[in-house]
Amino acid sequence: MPGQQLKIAIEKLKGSGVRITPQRQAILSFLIETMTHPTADEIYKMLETKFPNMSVATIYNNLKVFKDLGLIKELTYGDASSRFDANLQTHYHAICDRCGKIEDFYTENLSNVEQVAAKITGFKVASHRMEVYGTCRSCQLNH
Amino acid sequence: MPGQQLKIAIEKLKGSGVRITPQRQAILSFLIETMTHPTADEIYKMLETKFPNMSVATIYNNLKVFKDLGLIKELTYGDASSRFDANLQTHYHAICDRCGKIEDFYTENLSNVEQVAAKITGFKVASHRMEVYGTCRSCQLNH
DNA sequence: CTACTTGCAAACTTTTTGCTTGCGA
DNA sequence: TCGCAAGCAAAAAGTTTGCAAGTAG
Repeated sequence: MPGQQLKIAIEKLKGSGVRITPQRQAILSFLIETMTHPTADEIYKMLETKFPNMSVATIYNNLKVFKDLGLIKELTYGDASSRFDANLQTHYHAICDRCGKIEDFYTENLSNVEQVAAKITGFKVASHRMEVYGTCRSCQLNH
Repeated sequence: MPGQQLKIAIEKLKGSGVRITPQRQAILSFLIETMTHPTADEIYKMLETKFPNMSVATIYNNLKVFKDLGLIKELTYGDASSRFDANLQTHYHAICDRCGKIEDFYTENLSNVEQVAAKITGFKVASHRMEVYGTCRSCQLNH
């Protein structure tokens, strides 16, 4: 229930003394509703009809605020720009070499690798990230 | 034995019709010898005493060549620039939130997650990547 | 009211590109 | 010699910054 998630996120924003501006809410709301891991520029383009005067800097400002509060995660791949993900459930990504699509998938939580890594490296481990790379189904079909 | 790895890599370059220039060899050799996952700029700085006239474009050109031949891997994290890793053994990274250090670690190969991901997503999976994030030992000690 | 945000433009950083000259095989 | 590679500089792309004006609480 994304509506619920938005509500909780907004409470969290308020709780940390951050103002709820229309732009801020729209960016957050868009991130929570979309499944597409958009770039900053994609967010900008999606919202420019609603906020014709909004600047990219506002997008970046807000992404930083959300990230610092743990409301979103930043994903960086080989390509130029970062992508942002408001799905906070533990999940993993499959990335297509061919078309660049990022598909979420859920499997058993690999948090045991955190413990293994901690034991080996001496790190105090807080989180992990895992991705697989390959060719997505539709790119396989299109030869 | 890094000398061996370099030799093999150079054979691979020759085999694909790529020339072995001094700059190319120096960049590759540096990547294989270092443990530090350097950025393009760091490579540039390390080699500028040896090649005062070398341009950054040469670094990028060669990194692209190496990557296309599978001799190195590109790592992208939240920070600005890509890092490059010539360690081709299956291994994982622990990244310190505090100081940014990247520590390699080896554990059981997680390639079974590739199969799981393939089954769930329909991807033809070729590789995977896993990282843990946290605080490294020395940052823990330095409070 | 006032501190936080926005909008804007310029600056900055990283990476890419086009083109000429140079050099490895 | 031939064609790939290096050097150079300019451009592109993404992100950050400084500041004036606006507004949420």
